[in-house]
Amino acid sequence: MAISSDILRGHTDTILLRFLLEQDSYGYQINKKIQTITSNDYELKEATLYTAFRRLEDLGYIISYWGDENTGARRRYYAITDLGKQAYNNYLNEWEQSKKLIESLIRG
Amino acid sequence: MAISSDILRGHTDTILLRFLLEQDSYGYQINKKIQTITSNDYELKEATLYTAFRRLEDLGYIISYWGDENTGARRRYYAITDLGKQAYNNYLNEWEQSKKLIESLIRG
DNA sequence: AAATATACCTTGACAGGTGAGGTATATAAT
DNA sequence: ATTATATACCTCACCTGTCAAGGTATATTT
Repeated sequence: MAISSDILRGHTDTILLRFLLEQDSYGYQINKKIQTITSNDYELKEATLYTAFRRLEDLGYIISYWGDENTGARRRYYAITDLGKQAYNNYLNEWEQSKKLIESLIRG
Repeated sequence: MAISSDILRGHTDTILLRFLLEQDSYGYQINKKIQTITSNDYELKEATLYTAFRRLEDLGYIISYWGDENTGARRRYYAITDLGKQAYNNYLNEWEQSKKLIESLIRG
């Protein structure tokens, strides 16, 4: 079953930060990982992906730098900041809270 | 902690249908119930509430009728349809799916 | 030469949420 | 009497995240 983007909305930033917590990475790679993990059930649309990176950088949660590939397409790498790590933890807490809230509201 | 509306977005319709599944009701009452259940942690903004009712009615998930109060403010009551009941069950299934999906994506 | 994969980007439109404003009736407080 | 509060509904303009559609560029495979 396809899951509506309205339900996933609000988790994009958390998802991206989670991958950057493991290691610096770039858009295309993160999206591939998402597809692998979800058995191709889910992917971020490119426009969503790149606007999310901009947003996170504007918020100071990540920084970006160009990779030094000497072959193939250029890659813009992202790294999570300390502020980004704090934000990630806050997002996780918020998720735990909202799960309970939603559960309490959608069942009779 | 306040929960971002982006995380709750997508559950509004499910929440409203859940209350109408119990009994016919009207906007103000449902919102009061939400506040009670959540210990005033959460409420639907009026604009959100009433646009959601319109949407649900357009989708054929609910129907509306005016109450016959002979005192106090008028009330527009809503009743869930068979289609609405099906939609509610689909929303619940979708939620179960998306919970797993989100969990798998936000934790390393 | 054409197709595919990698890798990035921007623009315009859309949908749901919301602040701010409005209308109306009834009761409680000053 | 007047004001405040509670009940109960509604609409408009704006904001934000998503996304379809388009574009650019390099490298490999057919």
